[in-house]
Amino acid sequence: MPELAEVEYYRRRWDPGIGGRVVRVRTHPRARIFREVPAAAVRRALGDREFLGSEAHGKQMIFSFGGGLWLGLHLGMSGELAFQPFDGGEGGTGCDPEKHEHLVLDLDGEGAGGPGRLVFRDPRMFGKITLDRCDDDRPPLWWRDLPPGILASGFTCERLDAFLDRFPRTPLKTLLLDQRGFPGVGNWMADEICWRLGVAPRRTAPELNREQREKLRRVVRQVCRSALDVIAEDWGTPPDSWLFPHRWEDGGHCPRCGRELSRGKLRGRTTCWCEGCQG
DNA sequence: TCCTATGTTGTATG
DNA sequence: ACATACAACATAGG
Repeated sequence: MPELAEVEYYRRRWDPGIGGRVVRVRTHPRARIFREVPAAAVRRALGDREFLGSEAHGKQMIFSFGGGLWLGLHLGMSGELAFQPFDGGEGGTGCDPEKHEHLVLDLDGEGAGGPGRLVFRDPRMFGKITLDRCDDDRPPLWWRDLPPGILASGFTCERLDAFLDRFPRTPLKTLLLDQRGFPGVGNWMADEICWRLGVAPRRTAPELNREQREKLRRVVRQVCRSALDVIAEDWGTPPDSWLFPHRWEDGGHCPRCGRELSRGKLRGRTTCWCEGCQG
């Protein structure tokens, strides 16, 4: 599920736990989620730590637990985060994590949301957990080395041009899905960007003129910003004027020209576009 | 039974 | 070394 805006939405789900201390860590030890760090190491490291805060960058998230300890999370295809307050009846003892709840951190009542648990669930287990111990208070190197965010000042024309020119035979939509160039863009955002640009997803970088390249930079940023506006706070629904609500199944119509939308596979990914607007 | 799914990675080939 | 293309990962739902 999660692209940039959905990742930001889920990151905020854990905010009520900020300031809380981890009183119990539960894991599903054999989950693929823990392929980078064994579940036992995660349990050992996070126990009795204070949850200080978090950041998102594209589809990556990092959670600070003080003393140079950082928990990295990627939601893969089906990951979700939630904060579950302990309500009266159930108490803090709780039951075992449910089938797809791979990491559960029980917190004491010091956080803004009171006592409760931080939950990471991911049925398909394409998600990933990492753990870093740093000597200073800075986040780990892999985090600092992430490519410039699309809304950051480092996302320049020059950078965009260089990236486009590097892959002259790769379809534009496939380029948009490359996290080195467009961190946070996923399948629906890539279709939305091509549609707003007015360029068919199969077109390649050499087919874009100067004007289209500049428009691409504007459109990529616009889609990121408005997706965050609509989704990050409360998972709102994008309006009918976007391609988004029309692209999910056959028979949808272009909200700009009314023509029936085309759907197909591009490099293994479902792709939706308008022959009229993106010929 | 077969198809789909908002993602990434390893591997083979040029 | 780099660019390109695809299978594989694991699960649920239509």
